[in-house]
Parts: sequence; C-alpha cells; structure tokens
Amino acid sequence: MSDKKVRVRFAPSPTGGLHLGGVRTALFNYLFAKKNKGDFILRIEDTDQNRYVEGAEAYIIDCLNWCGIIPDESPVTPGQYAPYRQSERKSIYREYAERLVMQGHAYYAFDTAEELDKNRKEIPNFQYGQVYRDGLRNSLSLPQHEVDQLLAEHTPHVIRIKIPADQTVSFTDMIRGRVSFETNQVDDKVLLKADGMPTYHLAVVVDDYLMKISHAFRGEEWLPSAPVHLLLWDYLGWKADMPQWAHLPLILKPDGHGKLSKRDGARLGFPVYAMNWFDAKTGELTPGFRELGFLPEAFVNLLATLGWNDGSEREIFNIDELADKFSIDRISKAGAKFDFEKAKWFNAEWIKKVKGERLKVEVKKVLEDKDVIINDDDYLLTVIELIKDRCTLLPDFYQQSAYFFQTPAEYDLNAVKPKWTEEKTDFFNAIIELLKPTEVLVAADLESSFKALAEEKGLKTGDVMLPFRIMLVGGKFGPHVFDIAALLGKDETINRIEKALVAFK
RNA sequence: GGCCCGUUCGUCUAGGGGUUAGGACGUUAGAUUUUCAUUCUAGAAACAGGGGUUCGAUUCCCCUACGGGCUACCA
Repeated sequence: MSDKKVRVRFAPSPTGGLHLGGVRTALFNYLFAKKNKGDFILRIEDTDQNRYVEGAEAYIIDCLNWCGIIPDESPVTPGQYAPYRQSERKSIYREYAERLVMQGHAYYAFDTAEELDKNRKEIPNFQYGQVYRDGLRNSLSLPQHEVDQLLAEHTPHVIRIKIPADQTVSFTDMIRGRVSFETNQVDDKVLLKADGMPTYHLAVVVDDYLMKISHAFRGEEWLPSAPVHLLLWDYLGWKADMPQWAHLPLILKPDGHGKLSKRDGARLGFPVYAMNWFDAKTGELTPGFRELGFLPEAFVNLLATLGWNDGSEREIFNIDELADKFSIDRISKAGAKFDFEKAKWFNAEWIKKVKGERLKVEVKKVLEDKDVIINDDDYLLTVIELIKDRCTLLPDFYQQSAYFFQTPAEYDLNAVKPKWTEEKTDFFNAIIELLKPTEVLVAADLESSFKALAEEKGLKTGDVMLPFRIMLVGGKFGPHVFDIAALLGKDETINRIEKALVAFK
C-alpha cells in the first residue's frame, strides 16, 4: 500500500432508489476513509442519458445523510476536483479516448446496433474483439480514406478499446487476492459512445485518476471488466497511480438464488431500498427501511455486519465504532443471503440501546400520523422509556403506547366477559372509591391496596388483574398494569374503569 | 455456451493441520414477568463430494459438483 492520501469514492448511477448493496458499498467506502483519515467522495455516474431518473441524485444524498455516511466532497459540497457529476465532465473524456486512438490502443467503430445484434444472434460466442473486429466496420478494418470520409460526414461512431492478444492481465484484489484474465477472452469494450458520453469503463478510470482515488471499492459484478480498466490505466500512462481494487461480495436473495433485487422486496415482504422510492413514471412506490421504522443506527449496523466482522463476537456497533474497527481483510469473499429476521433484531437491539430522548422525534411522528395528540413531551418521554424494550420497529410504538394518550376504543372482551361476575363489578366500584381521595397515584401503593381489596372481597388477585389491564389498555399487552395506572393518573384511571364497566356488562 | 469469483449449522459468521468446530438470528423446551414483550437457562442444528500432501485434514493442493457474477453505445 502506498503512502498517498486515502481517497475513496462511492459512484452510483442516478437511476432510482438506493438498494441495500449500494448503501453497503457506500458504507464500506466511508468506513475505510474514516479509519485511514482519508476523504470520502460521492461522484454521480450519470453517463447514460436514457436511464437517468429525475430525483434519484437527491434521493441518494438524502439517503447517505440519513445513514450518517457524509461525503467530504460531492456534487452539492464540491471540493477541488469538481464537477462531481460525470454528465458535467463530458468534455473531459473525449480527449483521453482520442489519445488512445492515436496511440493505437483504441479505434473508431461505425457498426450500427442492428448489425451487432445480428452478429450476436448468428455467431455463437460472438464478441467484438480480435477474432471478429477485422470483419466489422471500424478504423482497423476500413481503409484510411474511408475512415476519414465517415468521420468527416459525422457518421455516428463509437470509440472502442483495442484489447491486445495473448496477454494475461492480473492484479491483486484486496479482498480476493490474485485475480487473472486472458485478454483473448476480453472484448473490445466501447469507451466513448456515439452521443459523446463515455461509458463506465472510460469514465471510471479517468475520474479515479483525476480525483486521485487511492482505493476503489465496488460490487463483485465489476470483476469481469477489471481487465479493461487495468489496461486503460496502463495505456493512459497512469499505472503508478492506479487505485487498489476491492470487489465486494454481493448481497443475495434470502430464498432461491441470485442477486437481491427490487422485485424481491415486494415478493418476500421486506424492503430492499434504504428509503421509500417513488417512481413518478410508473407511479410505483418501492418501500424503504426508513419508512418501515428502522433506525439508521440499526440499518448501518446490519449492513456492516453483512460480510464483515471485527473478529470478536460483538455484533452491535455504531458508525464511529465501525470506522474504528474496520479492516478490509475481515471482509468475507462469499455473497451473503439477506436475512430480514436478523435485520429486525438489529433494530430491536438499537431501540433498546438508545436513550428515549433519541427516539422522541421518530415516535412522535409515528403517533401523530395516527392522529394521536401529544401535548406533553416529558410525558411522551416517560412513556417511551417504559415501552421501548417491547418494540421492534418504530411503528410498534403506536400499538404499545397509544393507550397512554387516548382511552381504548375497543376492549378485548373475550379475555374478560366469559368470566365476568357481579363480584368483580363490586370490586372495581370499590377501587374507584378507594382511588377518589388519592392525591397522587403511586404504582406500589395502588398495587398493595388493590391486592388487599381483592383478598377482602374473596377474589384472587389474578382474576382481577387482567380485567384491570383490559380496562386501561384495551388488550393483553403492555408494561406492569400499576405503572400504567400511575402514569395515567387518578382521574383517567377512574374514568377508564367506569367506562369499561359499562362495556363489560 | 465462454470467462471470472465463491462454498463451515436453515441464515449471517468465527476458527484453523490434532478443537467437545465457537457466536448471533431464527427455532424448540424451561424459568421469570398474575398480560404481552424483554431477560435468563438449556437443546437441536454445519466443515459440498472425491482424490492427493501429511503420522494426522474441516483447515494446504487438484478435480468434480453446486452457487453466484459478467458476457450492451447499462452501470
């Protein structure tokens, strides 16, 4: 590893929402940068004008913000290597492509899409490369005057790299070790498209060079095109500055096989995107972890431990701890099937771990979205502390806490009615009388007098505890019933008993 | 089809020439909680197969199988 400043980039295409794998790539870049006191750069790879989606870039930035993966340089916070959108760097790339043509490492190709499609269909294993390029329409096969004329007439054309014959291209991947490719198997990839935009292959090399990227993390799906990039770094004369590569294992479908995709989310009932993504064209909403009720702390944590561990048995880390412990040689090589159950466990752990104060904004939103009115933040905080250990996702706070703010609208009558007796009605009327003179309702006091009264009336405590809970909560859940009563206060407790007594009749 | 990458409980993983192959999620059983959840305890559960190398391989090498990725003027 060289001693040059660590600079890494996350380079997504703005084609839609950000998928788990994308966020993890961003996260690993970020963790590596922080660990090595380097810079983390966000570069938008919008070279495909057909796939460009309005709003996708803003979404990506929001998403990184939500996760706390903040770029040091980005399109909206540019550094000295601006611009950070490849579409705005269009003019830069042609020069390098032309230079390669001049040097004989690339050539102009005039074939139409139809011609190429035909070849692919008719010739088994067709690839635009050393075997077939002489029979195709390009500056290697055509006479010079014809090429000149085609260019002069502005005939649509691309620039392709000329992959050399009979060479072995190899490099050391930081995750996989030595990886080799035979150039005879590599095709002449397009570098510059007919519209003047570079393809990924050219753009990634040129920009990584110009932006002084030291380490390049990307998904394993890029491994097969690595030889093209290696060759380009060499031909452009930048070999000494080439970043170290790290091809990350893929995140796979939990069932069946293959790379996790957007469709799997809908099919298997869990999100694949970090945040909700609304596609204006199709009107389709793809759900996200954030809106489902994940905490960013949990989301980042679960992503980091998907294919990485710190060598100990610890699993819960915040982002700073992750950055501190991060190391590439602890990244696993094999793809990981995504397990939503474990993802939920991480969230539950984080809800338990953080202070109630941290949850206030999120919980308030959950409740207010359900029309629960909150006018006392301290009361809300007390409620959160009392119930957060029983919540897995943020929306669980509604079911677990709504009754602290509003009288139950419905009761689980099956739990009380079958065993309901006149004696119990008497008992609760007596409880009301007992509560009336109370100044402040203290949980422990109520509990002892409640039990004493039950005994006095010849009832088993257990026979009246559940009805009491149903009266206050509406259902068979929640914290200790006397704590609930104490929080509700004397008046509201009496009110709920009276109301429920009518319903239980 | 071709090329590349990979393979430890159902899942995420630790480990590594001699281990009772460890942890976590999930699951099962029990305890606590006169509700539910939390918590705690215990249990079931894995080195893909075949050849080498070696005194000894789950660990190193090779082959096979299986899985994944790529094979666009998409990234």
